Amino acid sequence: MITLKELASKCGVSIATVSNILNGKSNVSKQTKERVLKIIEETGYRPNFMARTLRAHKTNTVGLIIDDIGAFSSPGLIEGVLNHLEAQGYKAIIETLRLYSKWNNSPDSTEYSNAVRASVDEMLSIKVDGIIFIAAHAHDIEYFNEYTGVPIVIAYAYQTGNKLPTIKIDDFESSYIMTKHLIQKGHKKIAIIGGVNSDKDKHESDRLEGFEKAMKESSLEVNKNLLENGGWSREGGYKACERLFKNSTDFTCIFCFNDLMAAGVYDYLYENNKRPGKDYAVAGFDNREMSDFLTPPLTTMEIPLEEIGRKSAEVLLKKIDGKEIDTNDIKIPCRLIERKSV
Amino acid sequence: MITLKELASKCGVSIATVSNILNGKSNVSKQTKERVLKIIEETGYRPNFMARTLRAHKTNTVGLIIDDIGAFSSPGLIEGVLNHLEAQGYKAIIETLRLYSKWNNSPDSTEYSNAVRASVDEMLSIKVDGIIFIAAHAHDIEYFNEYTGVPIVIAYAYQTGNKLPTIKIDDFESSYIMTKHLIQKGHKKIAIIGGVNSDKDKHESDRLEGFEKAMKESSLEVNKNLLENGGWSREGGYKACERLFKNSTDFTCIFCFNDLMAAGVYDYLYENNKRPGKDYAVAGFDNREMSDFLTPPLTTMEIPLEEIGRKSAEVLLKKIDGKEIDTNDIKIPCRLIERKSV
DNA sequence: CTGAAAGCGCTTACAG
DNA sequence: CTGAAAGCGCTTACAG
Repeated sequence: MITLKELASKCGVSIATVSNILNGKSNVSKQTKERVLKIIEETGYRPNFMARTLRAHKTNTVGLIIDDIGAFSSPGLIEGVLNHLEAQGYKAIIETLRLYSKWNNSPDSTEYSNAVRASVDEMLSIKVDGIIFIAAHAHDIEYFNEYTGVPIVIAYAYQTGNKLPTIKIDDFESSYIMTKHLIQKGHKKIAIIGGVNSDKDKHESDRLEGFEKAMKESSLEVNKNLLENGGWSREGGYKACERLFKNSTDFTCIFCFNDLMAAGVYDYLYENNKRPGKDYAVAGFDNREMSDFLTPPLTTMEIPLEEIGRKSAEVLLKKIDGKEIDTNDIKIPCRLIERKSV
Repeated sequence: MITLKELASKCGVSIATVSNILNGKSNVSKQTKERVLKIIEETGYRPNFMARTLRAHKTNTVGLIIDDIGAFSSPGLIEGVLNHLEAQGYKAIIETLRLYSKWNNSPDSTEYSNAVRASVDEMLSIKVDGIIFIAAHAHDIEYFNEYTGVPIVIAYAYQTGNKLPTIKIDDFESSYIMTKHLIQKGHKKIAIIGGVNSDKDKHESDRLEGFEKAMKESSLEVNKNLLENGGWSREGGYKACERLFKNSTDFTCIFCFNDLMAAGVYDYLYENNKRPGKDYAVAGFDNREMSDFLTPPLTTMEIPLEEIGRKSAEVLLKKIDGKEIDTNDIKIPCRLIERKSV
């Protein structure tokens, strides 16, 4: 491809002049500007990105480090990020860590931290202006030391200490909203199938708190026997449901902390000649595609992935521009999707 | 971050020597090599990617242009590409075109071609070593003129004339396999719900041919009354099914060209008190996540997305290295997933 | 308004 | 085995 130097000689001006035109400087006569612009058009000249940024110290590129692109949440988040980035004239360079497919979902392992660190190093060597970390679920991000030198924001996860901006869903509020809805539909005895019983999992603990708040507000009892964990999988949901029925049958509604486990509950119910949505109300969380294909379609909470992604990019660009942001702890509410299962 | 020059002076050698060490040249004494390596370790020095590639004319970066990251197929394809790229020491820079969300799925429009071209230009300005185009479905890619100068491969779509390598599923063979399976299960009168009746859509025409071949091989009649199109959507599948029943009831099985339309068929069947999988066999195509959550779970064809992605990257790197490839027309077979709907 | 020159951080012959 | 120097393709003061 043609180079600045060649272009300049073709135009009969210096490279400095062409460069000034390219960069919209106002110190060029209209006449030469037009001539040069026309020749640029004709030749299809495009400035060499590497050379330009080597000199200008600004790449207009942000690094996207992704836990796992196979996570159901990743495409929506990425789309949101990319949308905003593109609108602002930024590019994205992407790296995927394969948390699930390679590291068996152990974000706290040393191997994984090393992978993240290697990825960050790579991004820094590319001189990205900032980094967005796109998590597969709300785990605690502990990898980033302060020394990186470029702004980092975390999408869809959190960080103890809130040193970095994190943009995530409001698990507490969302669970509260769902529980209110369940109660309003007449359910007083609500069983819960959570994911993993762990303080490290914010999805879990926050949703539990939101649930309890709603129950208490309606003076309803939170029965610890009605709480099982299904490990976030369909299979796990099935087994948790089985355990639930062994402990008690004194409930009318099962609130699952994700849609996959709700599907497992459907499986169990059908297998035992109970009808989800009729004999037992079932609610999910995530609004995955499959939730609308269950029979009956599942009432669930929609996660605003695109919005979280967009917001993350927004915050990052603000930081890159040296602007202040209000808080590092940004939460976006989910939306209740009413279908036929409650 | 520390620079080569600083590093060299810290080590008391010239920058050329450090550079040689960095690039694994053998013309450095073991002694100084070790000393320098240690200091590199200590300082955490990383070469500036821009400077390096500006000089070396090789970026080890490939551009990924994506029709729409929201397409169900995109994450799998991207994952496959990234896997192979990473293993070979390549990076990916990504750009998404939003065929669905912005351009309303009109890949043949001028606006869309322009967007693609702008994207390619951008990639060229970044000096990527090659480009992979990741399509959302098998449309005809006509955008790329020969002049780009870097190798391009197309994943999940085709190109009339086969000037560029395309890696896609074998629609003909896959449809043939499914039809054989249906026949083997005892079905002689099979209805088809296709997507869009268009020669431009290879998925459609190839699958139809595969179907017909299998039918003919078993001396079964292909009844044109038993063919409807559902526009690839759930809603469309529902309506196509409705039309089907208006025309005839003389069939025992409905083969839908994607899972979404099969779900629409389920909807119609349930609404009319017929049981999918019992009264009528239903088969899908894609093996989307939701297909396993239908009641009963759907028999379908699994698309080897990861493999298509990997193969695309493989072919691209071969081209980048100037190696020959056997053919530009690469097809990967799908796998039959037997569930309960047939 | 225009251009000569320095320099961004590297790699690569080449000389010693 | 080691280093001085040219140059990749740009931008940015600065002089005129």
